[in-house]
Amino acid sequence: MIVTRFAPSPTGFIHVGNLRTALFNYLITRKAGGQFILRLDDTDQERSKQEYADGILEDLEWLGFTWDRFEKQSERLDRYHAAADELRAKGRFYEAFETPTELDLKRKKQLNMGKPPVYDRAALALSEAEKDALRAERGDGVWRFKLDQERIDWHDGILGDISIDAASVSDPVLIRADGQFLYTLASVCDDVDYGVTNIVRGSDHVTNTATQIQIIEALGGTVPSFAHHSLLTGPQGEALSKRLGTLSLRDLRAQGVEPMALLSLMARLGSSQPVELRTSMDELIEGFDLSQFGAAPTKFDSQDLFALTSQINHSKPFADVADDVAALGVPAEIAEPFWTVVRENITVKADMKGWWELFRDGATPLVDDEDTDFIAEAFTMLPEPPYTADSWKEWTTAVNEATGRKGKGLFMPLRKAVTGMAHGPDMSNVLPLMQKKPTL
RNA sequence: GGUCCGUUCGUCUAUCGGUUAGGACGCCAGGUUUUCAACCUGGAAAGAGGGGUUCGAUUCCCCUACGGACUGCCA
Repeated sequence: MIVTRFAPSPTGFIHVGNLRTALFNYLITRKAGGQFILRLDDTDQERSKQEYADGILEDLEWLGFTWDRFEKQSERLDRYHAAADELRAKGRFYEAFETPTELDLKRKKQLNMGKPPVYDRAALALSEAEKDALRAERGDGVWRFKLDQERIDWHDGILGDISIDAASVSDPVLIRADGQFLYTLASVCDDVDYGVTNIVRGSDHVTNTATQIQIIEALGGTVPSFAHHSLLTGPQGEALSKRLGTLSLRDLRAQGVEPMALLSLMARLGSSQPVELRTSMDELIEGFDLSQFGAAPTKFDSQDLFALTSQINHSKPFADVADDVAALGVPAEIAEPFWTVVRENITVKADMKGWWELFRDGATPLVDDEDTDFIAEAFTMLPEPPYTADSWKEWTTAVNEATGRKGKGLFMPLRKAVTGMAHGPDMSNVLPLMQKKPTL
């Protein structure tokens, strides 16, 4: 059985990039009938907030995710202590006392000399007495994992064969000076303990994967299958992080984006399969194939989300929006026809407000100069409301007979005069919804 | 600077050395529609540059350029 996890950090709300990772893991798991774990990576005590944790769960539920197991790293500190002891016992862990400032300086120096900014392992040469002295002087040091300096290879589910030289990477700090466990250790422990078999994540984790493979092996765990998907960029190829503020799932939801629009796009974008609107998570599961995704950065345009959302709304049944329509103040007896007429002309649900205002209050007529007399005459022939499905035809027929105008030259000026717009729903459906007689 | 990945129509991509370089979205035109949308038909639109290997390169190799990621006592 395959076991996967989505492991967001509750230091912010999730955005489209996170969703992509979550969805990939979710879809391969559900397709294979495996176990999907939701894990809060909340080891960073300063930045993790309950508000974000709640928000993440809420967002996932909104999208229709379900999980078979829920875990929080903050509740597993005992386990991380044990793992640290194990690494110490195996000689893979060492204490280092450089301050952040010193490390920074070292890196800059290395860079200036044209050398890679990799930790020089100076602490490895410290005697016990020297360590005691440093500890007395500076307090506890950090604990670094001692990498075996060899090439680390794995077959990546998206990137193919990857090989990274451990010597080009610093020995990772797993425990901070204040004793806080870092993500790298906690994540590896959890993956091993929970039997995670497949990890899909962003390619920003590729280098981490190399070091994590060594830690997993040191802990006696089984190395899972890794797949690293490309990162999303904006429409111009710019880093998405710059625009993250407007791309959190909460914001998108507030803007009216439909869950299935979001899911349909994210499950396909960057793959060789066309982006098509799907109506349920099950359909997405069925057609999902991780191997269809490329390694190149993927451009994401939030406009696509609105195009898909629009498509969903165009055929959305009245029952799904009855409450929203009622909240707008649309009288119950015309609520359903109102929705049926309006839905084809909106992008997001909130757009129906403008249409209701038009029907309720009337529009500012749009009359071209050459049509002024024609419209004035036509409006005198318009009866009082209420209008029926036949009213439009009766009116236009009468106007036609009186003025001789026909076709587009007849209908378009009337549409613009009545609705103030050159486009919109079928006029024979619009007229019955008008609550007042249109005036000039 | 180092490491890893990448570069095919505007966008997402297909092509296991020989193709009129295919599809989807978007775009344009025509049809249909009393508008818009939808729908139908058609169309424009691509191999970053340079070297190799080969009878033949978008495909394999190298170099350059460009893009992304990583290079944290964040995750």
